[in-house]
Amino acid sequence: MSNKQSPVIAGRSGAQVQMEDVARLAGVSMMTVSRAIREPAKVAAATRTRVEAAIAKIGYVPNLTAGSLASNRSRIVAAIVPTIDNSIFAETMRGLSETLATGGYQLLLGQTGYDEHAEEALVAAFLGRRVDGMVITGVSHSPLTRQRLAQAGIPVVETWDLTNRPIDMVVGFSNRDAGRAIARYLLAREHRRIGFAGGGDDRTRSRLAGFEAAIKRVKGTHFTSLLLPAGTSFHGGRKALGELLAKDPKLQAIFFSNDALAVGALMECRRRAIRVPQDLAVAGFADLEIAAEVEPSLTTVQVRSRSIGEEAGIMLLARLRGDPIASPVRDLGFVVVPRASA
Amino acid sequence: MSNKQSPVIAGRSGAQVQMEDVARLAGVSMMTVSRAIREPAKVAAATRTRVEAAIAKIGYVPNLTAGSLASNRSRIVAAIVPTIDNSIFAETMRGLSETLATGGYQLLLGQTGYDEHAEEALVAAFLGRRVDGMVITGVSHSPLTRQRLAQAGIPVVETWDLTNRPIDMVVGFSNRDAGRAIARYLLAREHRRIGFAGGGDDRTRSRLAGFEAAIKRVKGTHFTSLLLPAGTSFHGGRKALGELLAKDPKLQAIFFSNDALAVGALMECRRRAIRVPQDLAVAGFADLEIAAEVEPSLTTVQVRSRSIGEEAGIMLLARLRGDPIASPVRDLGFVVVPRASA
DNA sequence: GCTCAAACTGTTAGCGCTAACATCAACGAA
DNA sequence: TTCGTTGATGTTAGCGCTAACAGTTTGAGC
Repeated sequence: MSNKQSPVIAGRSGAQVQMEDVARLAGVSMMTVSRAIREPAKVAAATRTRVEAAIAKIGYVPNLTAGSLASNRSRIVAAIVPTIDNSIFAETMRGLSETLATGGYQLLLGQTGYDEHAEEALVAAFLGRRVDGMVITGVSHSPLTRQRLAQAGIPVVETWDLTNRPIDMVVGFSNRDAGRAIARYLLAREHRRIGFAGGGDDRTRSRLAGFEAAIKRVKGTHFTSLLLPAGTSFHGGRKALGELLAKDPKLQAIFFSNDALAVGALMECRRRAIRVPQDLAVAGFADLEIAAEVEPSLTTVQVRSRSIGEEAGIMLLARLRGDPIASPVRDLGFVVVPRASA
Repeated sequence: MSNKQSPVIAGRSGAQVQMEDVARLAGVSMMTVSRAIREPAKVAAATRTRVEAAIAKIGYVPNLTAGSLASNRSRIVAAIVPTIDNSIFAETMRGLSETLATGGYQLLLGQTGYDEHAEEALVAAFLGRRVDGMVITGVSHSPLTRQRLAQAGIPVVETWDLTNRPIDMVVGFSNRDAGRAIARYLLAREHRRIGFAGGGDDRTRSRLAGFEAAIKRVKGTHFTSLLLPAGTSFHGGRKALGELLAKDPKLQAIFFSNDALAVGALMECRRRAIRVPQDLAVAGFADLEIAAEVEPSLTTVQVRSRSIGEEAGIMLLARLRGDPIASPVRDLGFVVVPRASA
């Protein structure tokens, strides 16, 4: 039972083992210990062995805070996403975190809950920690956020969308084009009464814009749309289906701006005995794992969630090494995946 | 176009604005600036206003790394989870992160991918950052990890399970009891040929142990089980259904150790025209949002994912303030939720 | 006016580490 | 031999902030 320990709550050093103790034990200077830890190749093998033995013996854990202050490098990259709940961003973060790890960087993750004010606060907090780089979702940010990031003097990657004027770099795909592509897919299948439902973030709005424009360009089409709160999921998809059908009972096809909504709608169709795709075609977005597994399987737009994170990591690492970046704008594209539901 | 900026890659100070600049501009000492930022109540209103104006004017961002080193408090709490992909842990992290935020703490998140070695590395890295507290998933850790955490002198909360001998504190529920409870539920519905499928982490094994014991205690039962790789999801659930039915074609009920597996299995049942629950009862674990939305809705064991995070945060904050903790072991329980699938 | 405490602000001395430069030995080339 | 060069290690001087304590001012109480 070790819960009687009384943790150091605050205040000056709790007599932790420090680098000097290691140095004394190994009979070298602190600098040699520091090098043995960070750049082993620069220390003679025999010395290194002694230092390592000393570290192991007294259980030394380097204080990275002190190291960061002295070297002005934190070896931390921060990322800001709307949410990681059941979400596409979780995969991006996984790709990012694993890529960063190969370069010795750690990921500090912040969630905004789709709140612009929270984003601002997170950016400030992360810059205060002097992170070495930053990854942020979307290309639409408050002027203050843009300014702070641009002035921070660190590499910044925007993700999950594209722009010609990134703060620094951007990795993603055109949400507008993706919306247009799925619209054309549905139009090509002779659907004319088409609906849209999606959460209210910027990327969704871009998809909607592309989708709506492509549909309205065709004569004889009828378009219905429904904007939901950002972050809406399965249950919201079921409700959205009902509301869209109330608006237009003759709808032939619906595009949901994420797969969770679409799957929720599929479940609701089942309850209402609406046959998919015969009575109603349903399409989603993102190609979550469940899209392929649900019955009927979900037609959706596949985006490379994980690759976005990996690419962001690769670009950051290159910049942190001082290597040149081929292009600050990296388009990873998307693919319409035809399945059973539309 | 601002991507021509050349970020400070490393090296000594890049002439960033610092506290001294603020102090000079406001006509006070650095200490007063420091207090105006951290403990505004201790500074006269007029002074505070001048300091705030100065901060805003020159865009000062406090260097929290330097602050941490000087104060020996990082205001960071680290959490280690197996993964946040489509997962129950995402909610726990959300609850934790929001609770910590109320106390001015930030969350540093690490993922092990169900790898014990990764856990060890993360613990070492986080301790090196001198985090003020740590939250870790499960109660089963390598001896080295336990030792390091116990010696770190910081509050530690283990989660998602229970033990009488926590490293420091623990918040969760008994996985063993949960397994037993769902077994009794299925037995009470007259199922006698019962299967189990789940990923290979420790908490799943506890559920399996409780489940299997409860079933084998009843005469005339037949038990079949299948251990999957940890982290298996929808598609794994579909395959698991096939494998279990191959082992025992007469299975009457299956308990999956997480809802994603169970939902995958439901989809596979649909393809195979197996009626649920008439031909086969299916139960899941965790009560993810989709469990209630899927058709048929999924009988499952509800656990308070979000509360686990919140409670962990509350306990940590209390300890960090120096307040006493009522009990180092907090049992949040679970509830079997009867729905259509079993 | 005097005392004393409360409220506010300033001074000093680091926190634990690393960049930059300095030193020194060993060695091969000229 | 002499020199430069390389590799290994040490010395110095902070990084930007805050704890702890030391003033200083203010005003209430008598």
